Amino acid sequence: MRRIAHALEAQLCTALERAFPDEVAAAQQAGTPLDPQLAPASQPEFGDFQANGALALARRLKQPPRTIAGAIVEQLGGDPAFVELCEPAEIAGPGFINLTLKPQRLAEELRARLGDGRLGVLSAADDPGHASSAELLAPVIVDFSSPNIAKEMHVGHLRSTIIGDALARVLEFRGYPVLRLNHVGDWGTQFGMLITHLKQVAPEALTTADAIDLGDLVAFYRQAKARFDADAAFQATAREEVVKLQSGDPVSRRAWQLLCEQSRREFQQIYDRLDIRLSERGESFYNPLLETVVADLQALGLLVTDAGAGCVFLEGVKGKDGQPLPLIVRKSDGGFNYATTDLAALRYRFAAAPDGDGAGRLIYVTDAGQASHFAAVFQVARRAGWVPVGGRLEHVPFGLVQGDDGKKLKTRSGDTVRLKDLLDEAVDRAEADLRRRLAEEGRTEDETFIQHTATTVGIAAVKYADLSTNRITSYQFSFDRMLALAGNTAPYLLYAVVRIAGIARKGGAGADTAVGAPGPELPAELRFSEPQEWDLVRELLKFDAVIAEVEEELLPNRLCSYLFELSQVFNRFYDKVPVLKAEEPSRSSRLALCRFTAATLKLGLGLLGIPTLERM
RNA sequence: GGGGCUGUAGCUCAGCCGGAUAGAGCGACGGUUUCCUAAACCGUAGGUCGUGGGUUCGAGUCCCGCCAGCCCCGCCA
Repeated sequence: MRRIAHALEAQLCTALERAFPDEVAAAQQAGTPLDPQLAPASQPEFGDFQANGALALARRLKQPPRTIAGAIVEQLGGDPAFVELCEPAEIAGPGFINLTLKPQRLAEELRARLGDGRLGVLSAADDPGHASSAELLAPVIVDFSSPNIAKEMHVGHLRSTIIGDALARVLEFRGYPVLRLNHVGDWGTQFGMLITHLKQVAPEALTTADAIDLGDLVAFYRQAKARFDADAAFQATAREEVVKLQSGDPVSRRAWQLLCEQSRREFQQIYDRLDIRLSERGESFYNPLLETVVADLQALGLLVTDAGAGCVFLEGVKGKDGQPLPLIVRKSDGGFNYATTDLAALRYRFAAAPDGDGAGRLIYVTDAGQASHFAAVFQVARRAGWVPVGGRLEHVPFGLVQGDDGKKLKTRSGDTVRLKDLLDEAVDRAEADLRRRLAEEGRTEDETFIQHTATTVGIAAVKYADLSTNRITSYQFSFDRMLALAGNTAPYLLYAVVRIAGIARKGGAGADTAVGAPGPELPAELRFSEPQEWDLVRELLKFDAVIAEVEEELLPNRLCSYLFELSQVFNRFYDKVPVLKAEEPSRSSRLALCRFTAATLKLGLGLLGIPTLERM
C-alpha cells in the first residue's frame, strides 16, 4: 500500500494547495510547509487512511478545523485521480478526514501482487518513499553477534545474533548490499593472560590443534582471569605476553591462531543451527590501523594526554567534578583499547573502496549497557571527520534476557547459560511436546520427521520470543511461554502456515504456496463480498509498509506483531467464510487469499530467520 | 554525584510523526462444532498508562521535577 499512500499524499497536498493557495505558499516560503498529516486509519471504521492536518492548521489559518477539512475534501472531490482511488472523503469528529479506498482498487492491488515473489515489497532503490531512489544503494554494515575467542557463546550473545541476523535479512531483502560482520574479540589483554596461564599448566594446547576442548579452555580462561586479578607478577607476565603477540612473536602468534581456529569451529556449530551467515572480521583485523587513528586524532588537535593516557575529551558529557569525561584511545602503558579499535573499525567501514568498505550505514547490535561507549565513539568519529555526509551511524541497543526473578538469566547453580544448552533444551522440549501430541492423536511419524520438526520448532521458538518484544526492553525468558501453541509464539505462526498451506493443497490447483511460486491459473479478477475477506485483503496489503518500517526503525518486533495479527485476521476469515465449498468466482478468489496469506507468513518469518514447515 | 534505559490489565508485553473510546496474548469466567478449520472463533470481567506539574485544539506518547528498578561513568569489551 505504500504506492497508494504515496499517491494519496500527493493528492492531499494538491488539494491543500488549491484550497489555501496563499497560506501554502507563505508556509513554504517560511520553510514550514503545511502537512496534510496522512496516516493509516486508527480504527477500521474510519476507513483505510486518515488525514489529521486540518486540526493542526486551525490556529494557523484562523478557521475552524472542520471548515478547513471541508475545503480540502471539496478539492479532493474535484481530483479525478482521487475519485478513481477513493470513496468520497468524509469529515469526522473535530476535523479528521477519513479516506476509504474503493474495494475494486484493493482487489486490483492484491491481484497485481499474486504472481510477484516479493509480494509487492519494492527494493529500496525503487521505493517512492526514498529520496535517493536513483542512487545506487550504498552498502550497509550490520555488526552483530561478536563473541570472544577462547570463550563459549552464552545467552549474552543470543540477542545480538538473532536481532542482527533479522535486520540483515530485511535490509538484504530491500536490496541493500549488506556486510554482516562478526567483530569477534580476538585480541587484547585476555590473550595475554590465557597464553601465559596455558604455557604453565597446559603447554600442549598452544602447539597442538585441539589438544584440549573448548570447555576446558573456558575453565583455563577463568583461572587465568582469577590469577590476573590476584597476582601482580602474573599480571606483568601477561602484559608482556600481549606485547609479544602484538609484535608478531611466532610462538605467541601460533598459539593465538590455534585458539582462534578452535573457537571459530565451535561458533560455527551454533551459527549453523541458527542458520546465520557471518563474515568474521575480528578486532585483530584493525590492529595495523590503530597507530594511525591515534596519530590522526593528535594531528587534528583532539588528543590530550592526561595521567599518561591518550584521551579525547567529550563534549556534553561531564563526570563527577563537572569536568568533561574522556574517551581513552591510548593507555598509559602505550597500548590501545577497544575504543581505539572501534574508531579504527568505524573509519575503515566508511572509507572508500580499496581502503575500506565504502558503507553508507553502520549498524551496531549490542546490549544497551554499551550506549554511552558508542555515543562517545560516534562523537569522536564525527569530530574527526570520519563520518561521511549522509552516512548513518546507529547503535541498535537491546535489553537483557532475564530469568523469572527479573535478573540476568543464570543456571540454577548461578552460572552463565551456555547458548548450546539453551538451544538443546528448547529443542528437547519441543520434541517431548511433539511426541506427546502424536501419541494423543494416534499419529505415527518417522524419526526424521520428528527430529526435523522438533528442531525447527524449538529454534524458532527461541528466535521468535526474542524478536517479538521491543528490543530496547529486557524480557523474561520462559520456555513454557515461547513454546506455547497459542498466543503470539512461533509454534502458533508455524501452525498457521501449515494449516493454510493444507487448505490451498486441498484446493487442487494452487497447491504450491512457496514464495514466488508460479501461480496456478489465477483468476483474472478477484471478487470479494464478505467483510472478513476485505479485512484480510487490507491486512495483506500492509506488508510492504511494515517491511519499510523495520528497515527504518530497526525494530523486528513490528514484523512479529504484523505476522501475528495477519494470522488472526486469517483465522477470522476462515472461521466465517467457506473457501473450497464456495461457488465461483468466490472460490478461486478465496483460494488466492489463502495462498497469498501463506506466502506472506513464509516470507515474513523467513526475514526473521525462521524457516517454516509443510507439516507438523 | 553525572548520564542512559525502564515503569501501561492478575502475569508477559504492544502502542508508529502527538490524534477519535488505551490494545494483544496468557490466565479467569461464559459461549460456538449436521457446514473446508478447534493449535480456532465469539463474548465478559480486569486500567489513577509510577507520580506531580507544563506545552497543545488534543498527551501513554513531547518538556521539567520527583519516586522505584536496572545499567554505564579513565586506561576490560
